[in-house]
Amino acid sequence: MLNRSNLRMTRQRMVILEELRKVNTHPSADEVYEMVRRRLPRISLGTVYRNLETLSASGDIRKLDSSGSLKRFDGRAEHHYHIRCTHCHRLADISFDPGVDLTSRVRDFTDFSVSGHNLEFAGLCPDCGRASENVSAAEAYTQG
Amino acid sequence: MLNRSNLRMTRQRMVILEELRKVNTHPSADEVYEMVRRRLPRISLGTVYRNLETLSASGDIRKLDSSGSLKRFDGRAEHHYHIRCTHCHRLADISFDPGVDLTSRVRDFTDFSVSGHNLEFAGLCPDCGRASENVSAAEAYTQG
DNA sequence: TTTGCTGCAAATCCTTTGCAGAGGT
DNA sequence: ACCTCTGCAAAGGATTTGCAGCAAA
Repeated sequence: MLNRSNLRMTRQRMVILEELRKVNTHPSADEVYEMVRRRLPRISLGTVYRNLETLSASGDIRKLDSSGSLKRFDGRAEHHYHIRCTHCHRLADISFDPGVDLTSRVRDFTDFSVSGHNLEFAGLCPDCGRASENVSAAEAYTQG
Repeated sequence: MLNRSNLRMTRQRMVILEELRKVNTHPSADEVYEMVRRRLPRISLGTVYRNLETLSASGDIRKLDSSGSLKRFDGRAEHHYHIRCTHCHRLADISFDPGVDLTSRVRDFTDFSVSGHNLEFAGLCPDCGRASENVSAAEAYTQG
């Protein structure tokens, strides 16, 4: 970790990394701030933003390119897919094997020099699905 | 079009729709504003935002859930995939057939009730690829 | 005539940045 | 000691919203 040699392992940076690795909830910068604040009450939001940037640049965490306006962060650095609840907007990990190599398959369809892809699924999470059994289906799919 | 019955087809709304359908460049709200302003110089940016929202809610256009901080809009309402240039950030249409039904395949891997997916490719566009032949490969991949 | 829509401007939300001092190495 | 990092606060960019008048239907 921290493969850029001029990086320092400060207390703030370490706590951010530890907290992010404790959860699988893909928190936003503000949510990371709240988590970290319980251990470092004087940390600033700016520091959280700067470290999330630094840590994703060094490959220790992932900044998720997912739908929605907030950027979310993932303590797992390895590539994996996500699914977002259309109702509560929660983002969950999913170990999905598409069965085909999408990146190499797409090369026949474009004149771009393709380097990767980003695939995110959408659906109702179990909790929201259960809740919606009591209301009409149309209502259940309304974005909150 | 305009299937919500209480919607009015105002001059502003019509011009926004027409301009968006003329291009395949997936403009941001601000870019739509510039395009529309040539025909309606007194239109406001707020009106553009409101109408882009309205038109995507009614299904006439698409609000793209793509990577990057700006929301982009597509005059084609039918589903299709996109590829983004990692250098100039241009978003291009791509008619890609994954060969498998990703949405139904993923159902074996999750307890969500899956309704759809969003797949975006990344790579160097032909223009940026040509330009990068003159510089080092590392430099070419640097995000601008 | 009704009421959804507009232009304007201010507000909001998320994120980035300048600065002077603190703290890793 | 050096120089990156920090907290603070202000700035920034994108988007949303309140309001009073305008204009589709």
